[in-house]
Amino acid sequence: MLVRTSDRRQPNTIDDFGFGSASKRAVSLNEFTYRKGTEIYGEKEPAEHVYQVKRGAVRTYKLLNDGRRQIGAFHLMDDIFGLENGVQHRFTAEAVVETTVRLIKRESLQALAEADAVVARNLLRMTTSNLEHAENHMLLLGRKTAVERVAAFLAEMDRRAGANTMSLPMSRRDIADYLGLTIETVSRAVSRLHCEGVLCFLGNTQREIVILDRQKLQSFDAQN
Amino acid sequence: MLVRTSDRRQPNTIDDFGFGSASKRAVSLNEFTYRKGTEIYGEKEPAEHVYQVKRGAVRTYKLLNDGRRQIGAFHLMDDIFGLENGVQHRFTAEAVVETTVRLIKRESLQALAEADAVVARNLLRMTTSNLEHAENHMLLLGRKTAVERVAAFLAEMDRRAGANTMSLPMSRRDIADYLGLTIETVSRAVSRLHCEGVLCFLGNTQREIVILDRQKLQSFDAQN
DNA sequence: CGCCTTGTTGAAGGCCATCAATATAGGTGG
DNA sequence: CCACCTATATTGATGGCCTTCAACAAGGCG
Repeated sequence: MLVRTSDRRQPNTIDDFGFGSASKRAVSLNEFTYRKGTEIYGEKEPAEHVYQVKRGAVRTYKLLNDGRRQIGAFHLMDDIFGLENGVQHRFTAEAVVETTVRLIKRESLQALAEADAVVARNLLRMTTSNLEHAENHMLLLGRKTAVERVAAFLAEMDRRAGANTMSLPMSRRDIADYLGLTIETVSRAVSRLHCEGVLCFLGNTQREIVILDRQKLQSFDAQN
Repeated sequence: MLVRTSDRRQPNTIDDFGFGSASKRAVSLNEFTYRKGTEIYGEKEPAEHVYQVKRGAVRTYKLLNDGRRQIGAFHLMDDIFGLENGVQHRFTAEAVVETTVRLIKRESLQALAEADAVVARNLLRMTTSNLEHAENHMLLLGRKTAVERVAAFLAEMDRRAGANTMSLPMSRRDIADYLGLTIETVSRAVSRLHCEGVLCFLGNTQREIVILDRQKLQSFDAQN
């Protein structure tokens, strides 16, 4: 219930990137690169674009008036985010690490969907996919214990990593705010899973993780 | 963390309604009435219909293997639920009280959306509306205190009731499972709001509630 | 009226948050 | 490349909010 002031909602706009306006476009015309921790768009801002992660990771979150934060989702490579139907964003989006995104104008997408039923169906499918994730996350936040949440999180990341080892781009604070916990509780849960032989770390890092026993990891979650 | 066995997932099918097959249809051909506590559809069941509440109230929820329940939403009059994009339901739906619903065949709706862009857009709008609710609920479940949750719940119900008094169709257990709390904590929070002069009860009932001070109620929540 | 379900209130306990100290990692400049 | 510094992560001690357990009260329905 702590009020966090610094490092929250830093007013980074396009002008804060540190290089000139002309050099802001990366490879392609509709691509853009955000530095670590910078805001991509803010809650309640007009939703002019839809985004796809080309490289890096994005967190989308809501804040309470006293600074409590709930991260709704992490968006990794190829994920689409900022897909609002209304005119304004319902989350704030920030780059977790240096992140390159592809941009699509919302209204052009909407026009395309109006004309093409396939596009419309894909739009609906993506929205439904977001909904499904939110529904599962409600169950996690409302009814799961700390270890279950962390196990579910690691399983989710492991699934999306594909490879045998995963490199988490987000900090413990991000994980905590995603799981509705504190950083200490997350740390303890990870340590517990480490002791139980579920996972180990690569080298001296805490973000490079290898899942040693996926079945055991799953047993720490309480899936239906 | 209690395992609830009875009154959960009771195997009520169409045949358990207590009256004959011929009398099951109510007013119209595509309407159906469910008695209090009966299942409308189960999680993982094929999604053959979309539903609209004509009268009554519906809860949609997920269960963990040990019986912990998370209600994702309550559906009141005119609300549409069971709107899945995939082939199977992601929640179980039950009638909170005696409830009449209108039925629409999913595939016919899908065909309609394929042909008519307006229908497609409405489908997307409704799905987005569900998503928005889920997103707000994640913030509640992840970061709000007990009193804040109950205040937010009462505000939500008050908003949808329209009238000055509201009659909650759901039990304290339902409310608790919606808010990620226990019935005792819900009861205490309501009592607290009662003592603080935010609300009062009508007659000797606990479900007929009058909000006396909406501004004060809002101050107990911690909205952005 | 009596039974059973639902809701309230109190007491005690547990899980997670908070506070605090230390350790480790990552970045910067010498 | 190492020393230094800061941000991040781990671990321990303590506390508080909510849960659990328990008893009682109230309401609903036969």
